[in-house]
Amino acid sequence: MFTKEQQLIEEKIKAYCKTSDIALAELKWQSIPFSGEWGFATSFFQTAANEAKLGKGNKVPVPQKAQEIAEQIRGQIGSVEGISHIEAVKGYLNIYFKTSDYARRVVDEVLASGLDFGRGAAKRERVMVEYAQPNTHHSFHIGHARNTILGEALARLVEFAGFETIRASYPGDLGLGVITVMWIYDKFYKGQEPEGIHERGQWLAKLYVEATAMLEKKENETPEETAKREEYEAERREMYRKWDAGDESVRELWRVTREWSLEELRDILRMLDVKMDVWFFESEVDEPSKAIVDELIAKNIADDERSQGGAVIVKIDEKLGLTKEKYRTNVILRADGTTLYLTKDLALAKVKFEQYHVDRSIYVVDVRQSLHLQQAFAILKLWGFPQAEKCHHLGYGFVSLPEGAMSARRGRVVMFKDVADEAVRRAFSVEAEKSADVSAKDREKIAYQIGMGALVYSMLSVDNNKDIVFDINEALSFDGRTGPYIQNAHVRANSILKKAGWQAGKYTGTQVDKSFDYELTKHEIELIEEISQFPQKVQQAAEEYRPLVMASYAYELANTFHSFYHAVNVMQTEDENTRNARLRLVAAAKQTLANALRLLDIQAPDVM
RNA sequence: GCCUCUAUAGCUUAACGGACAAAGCUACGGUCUUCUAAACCGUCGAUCCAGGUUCGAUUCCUGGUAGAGGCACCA
Repeated sequence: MFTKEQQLIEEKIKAYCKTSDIALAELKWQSIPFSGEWGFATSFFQTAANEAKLGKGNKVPVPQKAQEIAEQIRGQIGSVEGISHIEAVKGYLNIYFKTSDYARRVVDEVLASGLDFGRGAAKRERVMVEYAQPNTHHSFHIGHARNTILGEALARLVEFAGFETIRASYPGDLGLGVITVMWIYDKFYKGQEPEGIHERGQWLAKLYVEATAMLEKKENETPEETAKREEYEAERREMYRKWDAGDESVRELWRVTREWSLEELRDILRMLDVKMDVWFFESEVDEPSKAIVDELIAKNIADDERSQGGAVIVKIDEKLGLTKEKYRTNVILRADGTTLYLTKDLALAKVKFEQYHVDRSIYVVDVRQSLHLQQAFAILKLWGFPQAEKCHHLGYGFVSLPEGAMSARRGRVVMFKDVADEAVRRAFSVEAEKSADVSAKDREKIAYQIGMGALVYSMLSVDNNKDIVFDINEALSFDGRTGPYIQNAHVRANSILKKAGWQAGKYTGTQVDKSFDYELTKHEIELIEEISQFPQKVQQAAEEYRPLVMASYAYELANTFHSFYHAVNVMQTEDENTRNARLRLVAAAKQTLANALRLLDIQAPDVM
């Protein structure tokens, strides 16, 4: 937000260095890192090093030389509008704002932009974020939640940063796992499904566990057991065959049970406030994907080894002309003519590029599939899609439990719905002791917002490439660096404004003196500084595809606000102009907190 | 065997190659007749090891150690 002054000063520095023959390095600006100080800064270490390399400077050590240059430049800049003073310290040039001007500018912009404060300029690029790809006929566990939350936060970030954004879900609704559940249901549990959406979804996951156990070869099987197991196995195979052949009764069974899972998924997305734009189903991509195999053979990208009883493969490294092993070789069509995951991903990418005109394609997928996706991107490049360069795998470490890895097969999973319910229960009980002024009718809604806020933030506050050991007590903590902490800052800002009878029109219109012509405290300066950084944090998070950047920022902002709240009593400020200025600052902080929380897929309650 | 990721305080995590490595939890000590203490203030405490590049390395490179994951007809 300080580009105007920054540009002016940068030009002055460049002009001076040119006339004085100083080998100026590229200037990198940062905000002054000391708390309670205010402005922007750059260093001259690189410039000093350049000078030293040119043999100038008579072997003066670099830090000392940098300081000399900084002092020299400081003497040359003169006065600049909006800048109070400039100092040269330890090789840095620190440029301080006139507090009143800068404070007013930041607060004015936030209040004028409102919900749009921080929104980036339109980028003329369309981005598709693919996330929430659970398999049907299973339930939605906490690992799926990490995927979905990460994907949604990312989608919100790139959208707000200025990209046209499409949200896509790609559920896996076919394969042996699906058939296994259908088989056991059909054989032993037909008509016994429970009532509720989530109960039924989770019940399917239980059936899967049971079926897997039945079909698994055991150590000391009796001959009868072996025969039984083989019989079951044959039934399952037969069902798979029928499904593949399009047998109407098996297809109907599939449609019905699949819908149970999708109902659950849709409800979970609703709980997380996720609105998908596009649904791709694996079953719908399966058949068309066979067509691309021929195309890739015709283009000499794939090698058809079927005549020798082999598969259709792509020797990726060879085709790319790589001498070192990197992408290796992968199969795109089995010897029996059926497709694989890779085949479908390639076909889906083609649809994304050609039908949805996607410029950038982001895949939020478990880090274990990294090689697979790199292979897919490499094949897309060979295929001639320029968008292949802008395909990005946002991998994330998996979520395990204190007792070890989650395993759907063994039934050792933590269901998202159970955790979410527990989160709401806990928030509700804390509310009972702390939220005297929340009306009874709002209690439930707010407990929901708080509980989910805690859960969502716990998933976003760890960098995506790190594994998470899921501890429910940590994930649902409401104290310290958590979602509710940030929400509480928003609530406190709101409660000040409420008490003041804040109305946007009154304080943003012409009736109120908007200047900050008083001595700002350290806490106010820090708060304004923090608010002013929001737009660039949005851009950074979107460019790096890292929701963590926003999660960290939101915490810092809330932390700064809480400190301000304790140090400065807004409503007891005697001077009316000062009080109004502070109220406007509080409103700006509230708005920025709300915008940041929104990008994190966390609600911002007004009371809690 | 090859490849990828990770290693920061007792625990969980931050930190565009730059100024005193930042927080939360835990422990201990303070702060509610004042805009809600889901908060604030204070104390204790850390860059896996060895080299290298650089004026400067938690950050980049090489090699170790430890952990996790992946390597063609699973997804």
